[in-house]
This record gives sequence, structure tokens and C-alpha cells, in this order.
Amino acid sequence: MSAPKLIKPTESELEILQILWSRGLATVREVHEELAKTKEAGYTTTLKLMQIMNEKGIVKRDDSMRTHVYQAAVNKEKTQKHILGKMIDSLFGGSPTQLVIQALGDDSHKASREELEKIQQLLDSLKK
Amino acid sequence: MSAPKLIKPTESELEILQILWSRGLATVREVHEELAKTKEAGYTTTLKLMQIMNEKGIVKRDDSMRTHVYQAAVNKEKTQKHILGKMIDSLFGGSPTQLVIQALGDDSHKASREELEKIQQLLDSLKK
DNA sequence: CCGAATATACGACCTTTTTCGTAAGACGAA
DNA sequence: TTCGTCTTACGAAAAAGGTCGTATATTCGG
Repeated sequence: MSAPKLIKPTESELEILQILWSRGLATVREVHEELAKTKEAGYTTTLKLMQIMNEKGIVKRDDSMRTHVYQAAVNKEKTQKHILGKMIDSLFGGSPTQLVIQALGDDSHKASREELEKIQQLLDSLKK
Repeated sequence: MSAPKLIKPTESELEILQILWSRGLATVREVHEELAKTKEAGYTTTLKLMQIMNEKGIVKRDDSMRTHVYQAAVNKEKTQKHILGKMIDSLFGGSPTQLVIQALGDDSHKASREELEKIQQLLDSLKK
């Protein structure tokens, strides 16, 4: 129960995980406030979601105090890679290049010049 | 009903779409056989799925004959981009760069030198 | 001590997705 | 023609995800 071997967070769970990954520790209230910036949802909805994630082992919580404190229980990079790997296989015929090309060509998520530079550096190091 | 501007195929629908994208035209039976190689599902399940996809406008079908012939009604690249966009938002905090870095760094899906060149070219054109 | 604010627990419900049983029509071989 | 097979249509229900109302407990200011 504590070591989720194969985890597949849902969309909503992913949103919460992102917040936990960036904050480290957070209460339901904090997560909910953050969530509320871009989404419309009731407090108990967020609470319920996080309770379920706790049962699934996706997050851990310290409930020694009245206000429970949560943190992610799954590794960010691992989770990203896992989901990405599935997508590469299922949507891009196993070719990460195709995925990268589509991602960079996405007009609604334009990469900044600095980001392009970062990718360039990674590319350079891969070329060697 | 006929022009799906923004559609988000479900997991199952994606599996079917991939088959249709690679075959061009296919009957329910053909799709189902292909599906059965990796998945366990009844024939009518596949049928129903494809009927629903037809209603949604995700696929088109020629029902002038007893055995209907289906084909994808959504563009492959557009669909890939759309799903990727969602993923960038939900998993990479809106940064395609992070996604690209994870994708390129995936050891189980190594990019060839040739592919790296292709990415380099795209990168060059984006830099201008 | 009292009441407002805030926390968790829990169950109900709604929607979407997925699955399948069954019916009815068409086809083809014997 | 008659029977088994294949096809689509349809409806129902299971499964999954997300939403929220409400009950109950705790905390804290006054």
C-alpha cells in the first residue's frame, strides 16, 4: 500500500501533485488556494481528492496535528518519465523525436528564447 | 456534429484511432482483431466504441454496405499536439521545455543522431 | 463559556467511459 | 429453404472520476 509500483494519477491528481512537488509540504487549504487560481472547485472537493490520493499512496500526510500536512509520495521526474514513456509508445510510435517536434511546434505553448537555449545545450551534450 | 474543433479522445478511442491512422480504412472486425493482440475485449465493445466515435465525429464511416468501413476523421498531428498540450499543462507546469528535456533524456527511448539532427533543424528555425 | 471559523470524514450523486448481453436483419452454404 | 454466422443497433449497467452537502470535532477570540 505504501509503495505504488504502477501509478497512474488522474488529471486532477496531477494538478495537485504539481503543487506538492513545487511546495514540498502543504495543507489542503494551501493546495486549494493555489488550485483556485486557475480552477473552480469547492474546498471539500480538493480535500476528498487528497484523501483518495493518500489512500492510493500517491501522497503522504502527517496527521499528528489537527491540520494535516501533505507531501508527494511519488517522484516527480519518475512520474513524468513514466507517463511520457507511455505516450511515446502509444502515440508516437516509440519515437521521442516525433514527440519533441510536436511539443516544440505547439503554438499555444511557445518556448521562450531562454528555453530554446536550454534545449540547445541539452542537444549539444547529447550529440557527443 | 461533423466538425470536431477540439476533441479529447479517451484512452480507448486513442487505441482505435492509432489503428485507423495506420490503416486508413478498416472495418470493426479488423480493428477489433488488431486490438485483441494486446487487449482483452468483446467484439461488441469495440463496435460500440466506434459507433460512439462516429457520433462524436472522431471517425467517419461508409455504411453503404452491410459491413461498415471506418476511417479517422481527426488529423493525427493535430490530435497529438492537442493531447501534448494538455500534458504540458497538467504535468510540466506549462513548460514544453521541461517535457522536451524529459523526453530526450529517456534512456529507454534513445534518439538517434539522425533524429537529433532533425530536432536541431527545428530548433534553428524556431530561434529566428 | 459561547459562537464563529475551520478542519476532517463520509456518503450521495452526477457524468463520462467502458463493457457486454441480446435482438434483429442479412448472407451464404448445404 | 433453413441453419449457422456475421453484422449492426440498442439498452443497461458497471467502473471511474469528480463534485459537493452535511455532520462532527477542534480551535480561538471575545
